[in-house]
Amino acid sequence: MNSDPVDKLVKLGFSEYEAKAYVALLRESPVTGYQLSKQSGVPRSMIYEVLGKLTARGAAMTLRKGGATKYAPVPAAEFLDQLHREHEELIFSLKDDLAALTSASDLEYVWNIEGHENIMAKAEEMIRQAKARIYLALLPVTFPALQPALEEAIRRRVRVVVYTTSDLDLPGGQVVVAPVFEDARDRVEGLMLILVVDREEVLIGERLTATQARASWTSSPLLVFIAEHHLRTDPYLPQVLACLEDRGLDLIQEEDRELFAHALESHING
Amino acid sequence: MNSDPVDKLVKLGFSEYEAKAYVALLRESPVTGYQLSKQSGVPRSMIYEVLGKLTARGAAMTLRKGGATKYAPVPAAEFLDQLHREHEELIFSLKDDLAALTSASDLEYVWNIEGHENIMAKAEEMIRQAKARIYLALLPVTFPALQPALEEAIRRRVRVVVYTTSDLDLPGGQVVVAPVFEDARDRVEGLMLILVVDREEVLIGERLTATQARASWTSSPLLVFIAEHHLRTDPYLPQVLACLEDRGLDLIQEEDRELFAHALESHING
DNA sequence: ATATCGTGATTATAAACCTAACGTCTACGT
DNA sequence: ACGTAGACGTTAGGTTTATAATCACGATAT
Repeated sequence: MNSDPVDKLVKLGFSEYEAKAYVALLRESPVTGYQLSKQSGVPRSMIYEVLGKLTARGAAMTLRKGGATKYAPVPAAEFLDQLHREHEELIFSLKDDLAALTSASDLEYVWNIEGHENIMAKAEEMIRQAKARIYLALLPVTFPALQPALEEAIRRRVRVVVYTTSDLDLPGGQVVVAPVFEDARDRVEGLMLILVVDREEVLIGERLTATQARASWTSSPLLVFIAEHHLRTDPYLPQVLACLEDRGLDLIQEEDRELFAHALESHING
Repeated sequence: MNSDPVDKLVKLGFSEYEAKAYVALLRESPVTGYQLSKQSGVPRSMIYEVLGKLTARGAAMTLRKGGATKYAPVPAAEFLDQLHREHEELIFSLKDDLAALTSASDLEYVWNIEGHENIMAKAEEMIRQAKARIYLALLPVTFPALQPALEEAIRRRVRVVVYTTSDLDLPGGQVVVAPVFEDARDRVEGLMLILVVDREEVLIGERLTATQARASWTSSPLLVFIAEHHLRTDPYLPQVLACLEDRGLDLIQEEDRELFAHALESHING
């Protein structure tokens, strides 16, 4: 995550040369174009064009001193603040513009979300919007990414229940630890994630590790109900079957025995 | 300022097609690629690539319904929040990175800043950083851009004095109204701006209207002193000369008479 | 003379953009 | 049954633009 500052500058819209030049300028200034081209690795023939763009953007300043022109960076904090402010303004005005356009899209569908980042972002957003209840099933590795949002939700008095496979630290929330059955683990490739918010929407993520991570989101009432129901009942299954004792086998139809095998087994072993 | 939302999206890093497609998606969804290409003006041959990028970025979602694939946008507010959060993170982590690199640049120079926006941004930044005193000379048209920052400074108990040519509304600040002499107006092309902050730094902007607006910034003590002195004494000049009365003409050397002509005249006329 | 300094011209490459044509389906009217 | 048309998706060509990579030419200065 914490890569070269040059990369980050490129993400902010700089060209690679511009980024290199700016970083080099921060390292040492004031310098002439020639000096900078050496220290930054930007070809001499490009450095003036690049410096021109930097000054035009407000990232650098020029200084004429005895015939020669020297350059210095605008202090990083100052420039970044400026960038940030511009970006904020853009976002805000866009929000207004786009809010006017948006027509209520039909939510009674199942939508697909692609990309690990987008899925986690959606999950975070859902948690952030939660008003009353959150049911969340995930593997412990996925937990840290959502922990801050969950803690914030708890502070808002949202009831949070997390189902996972080993104990997690979530004060104020309820953590239910239950093993994942082998067949489920086999059937689900990669990490999984089930998130039910306010009995209104559900996010089901699969293959979270793979590069082409995929998730489904819906506010379809039935699917939401099913997902929530599954989360809340599944951990009890072994105990319920225990109560049934031997009668359990009679109640369960032949073809479904296999399905319950693991639960029964864990009862026997436990 | 308030242009096409598509332009703003482009500024946020979208391609033009991506922006058009997203806006069109907000207008109506869910739609197939074909429909969207018509409504958005994006060529059919590009629409799927574009939609792919949008979904990869978390701006759109796919829906499979009866063989056909349909698309819908991630709600604007949600997506923009997400973008904003990412941008903030980038900025913050960059600030840390770059702060570590920055070597104190020599400030005893006069630096040049280009571009109207950059100059105004620098002025705003200076005002924002001001701790004790602000002396500012400008024409009334330039005032609104800086007004919020100035008011904020006044709230911080910074002493603010504005020199201009017609009365301005700046409660808590001191506004000195004085005419600009004709020769000064002739000599200065376009708008001008002089800003002295905390007796430490000064910004002198010229040709603010021209496309190649230019400004000088320095913390050189002498220049700062001169600029501040000029601002504070200039408005008194007519009155001072009035006190001198006729002796004024004797005191002033032949070659300088022209320089004071206007002041003397305004004294005579007033 | 050699390191420093500034500029111009040239080419390569990839991304974005644009246009045209080619396919499959399905529906509808004759 | 047949042809047409429109929805739908794909393929292949092309231009333009921004960035990157190189070479080459002049000038100044110690």
